[in-house]
Amino acid sequence: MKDQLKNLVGQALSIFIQKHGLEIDLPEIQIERTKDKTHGDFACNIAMMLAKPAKMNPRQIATDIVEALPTSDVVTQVEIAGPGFINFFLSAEASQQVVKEILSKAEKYGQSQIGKGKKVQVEFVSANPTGPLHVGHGRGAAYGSVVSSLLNAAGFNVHREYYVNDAGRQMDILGTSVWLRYLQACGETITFPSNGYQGSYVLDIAAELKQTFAEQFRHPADAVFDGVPADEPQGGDKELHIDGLTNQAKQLLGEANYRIVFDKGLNAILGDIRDDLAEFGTEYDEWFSERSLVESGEVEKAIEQLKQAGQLYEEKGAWWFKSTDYGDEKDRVVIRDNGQATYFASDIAYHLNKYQRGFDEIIDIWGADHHGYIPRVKASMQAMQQNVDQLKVLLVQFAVLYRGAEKVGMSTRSGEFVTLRQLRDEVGKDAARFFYVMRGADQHMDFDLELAKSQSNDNPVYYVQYAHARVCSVFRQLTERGHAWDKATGEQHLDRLTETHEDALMTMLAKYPEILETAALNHTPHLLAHYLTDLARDFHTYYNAHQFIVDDNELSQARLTLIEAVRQVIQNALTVMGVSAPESM
RNA sequence: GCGCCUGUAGCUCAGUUGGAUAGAGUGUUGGUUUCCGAAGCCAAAGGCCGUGGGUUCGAAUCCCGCCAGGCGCGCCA
Repeated sequence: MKDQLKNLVGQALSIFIQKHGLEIDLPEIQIERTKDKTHGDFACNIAMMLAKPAKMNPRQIATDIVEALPTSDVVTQVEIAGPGFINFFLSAEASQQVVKEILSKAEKYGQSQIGKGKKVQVEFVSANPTGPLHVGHGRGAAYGSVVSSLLNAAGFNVHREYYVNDAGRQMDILGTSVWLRYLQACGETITFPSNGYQGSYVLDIAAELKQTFAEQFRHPADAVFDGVPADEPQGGDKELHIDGLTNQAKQLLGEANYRIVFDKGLNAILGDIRDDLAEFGTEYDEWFSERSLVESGEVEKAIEQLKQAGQLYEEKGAWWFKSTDYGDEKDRVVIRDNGQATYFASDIAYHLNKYQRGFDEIIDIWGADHHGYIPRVKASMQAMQQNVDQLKVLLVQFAVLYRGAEKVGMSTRSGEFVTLRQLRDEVGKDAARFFYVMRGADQHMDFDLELAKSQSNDNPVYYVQYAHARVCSVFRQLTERGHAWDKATGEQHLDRLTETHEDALMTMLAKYPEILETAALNHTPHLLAHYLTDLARDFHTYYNAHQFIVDDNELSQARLTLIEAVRQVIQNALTVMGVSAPESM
């Protein structure tokens, strides 16, 4: 519809230009929906935009353009208003048309090909497999999966990916934590390191390890702590202490056995994360292993490539990347003085790998606390001669957790956190997803657990789902009364839908494709959530104002056809959000 | 100190990339059911869009300063 109007204005505009012999750059024609029904259905601001370059009064320009406007059967009236807006009033038939369109396109209504099949990779969550997902990850999971679905609906070819940090120091600390808990289970007296993973899930993994391997990995406590620097409570350094214990683990167990313990922890937790996300309605096309990058030599190769290009230098025994050359605040270490590659080194290799896989667009979704990391990653890709415009990093602000008025601690190490699983158990998948995505990602979010629980009846998701269930209920009622919906008759008499509520509803339905497209291109799923509550409200209002099952068969069928279209659109939008559309509740 | 995010109704948040009289939910107050589901509907009240400048036909939106809150600033990930 917008395109049709744009076309009309375009024709009028060229006549206008010719008439006045203007030689100016034509601004893009903007057609927008009006906020106020008295301003018609659509408005164009072209006259105001031309005022300056054409050196003419905007209202005069508008008058000229309106005169030059070709006639159209969708437009019944054109008005000039305010400072020079051109307002278009659509014919009733034009707005009724959308109902037929929805029913014929069904679940495809709203989808577009604006993405032209471009390959987009979306990486999200990618939490370290050192513990279960918590509610902070939940926001990233919901946001990432809905952004992916939106892009998919907009005609992009989406590849959803989870980067598994299965290498590196944090994982070593997890492996060591598992081993120490295992030793405790074997009866050794171990003072657990302050920097180890304290969560009870580590105890469970250790118990399983002992179940399978008995005392195969047991070593006396004295040997374990032999030569290890003191822990912090004893006046030492907790980092040196835990690294020392990791070294002991590797030495006492040997490479092969260490790997068994390490993998036991990794697989247990990663398996849990996979299940958790799947139950949350978040699916992936690929789980990409960091270790695979190390083992294939890609990390080393990437570093070597940077070195060859003169982007690295050695200082204090470490290798630094000159990220300041590309706008970063300071240079960054890629190889530590102990010879170990940093996390950043594998991330360079990982991003290079993304580029090499030929994605047109690469989207990283990170927690807002990682924002300082963006310049160095982009810098590294620039140094690798890659086009950084293809790389977009979307930040998701933290959800600050409250239990009532009390802030809840979020440290993974201390083991005190609310898991995503607990949240799902408490408020359910649908409410959790809707709640997370309702707010813009760059908005700080207060997530009060008490409120999420106690308010679950007031949650907008129920309001929307209820509208869907209500439509279904009407059709059930119809059957009970011995009638049936006759789509053909309904579509034939859409002109009977003349109530203002019906008009408002059809306008709302026609907006859906625009909302979906905007939400996809701007990565703003909250638009969809707001749209749904607006649509549901219009429906509930209509429901209360009019009967659908009435004696006048033509009118009745037309109304039933309209509410079926409403149901379809609610279902489509909820599906994109990964929220169910129940037929009754 | 520097960088990023945020500041809109009592509270939680929208605001279609600069458009017409700034909107929802929730809360408060009042109304609503012989009728397809009241998890609903209708109405009222509630605002210096943090603040001071600037840009122009036009600013909640863009630019600069200031104030307030969150986050980040490791040879951690």
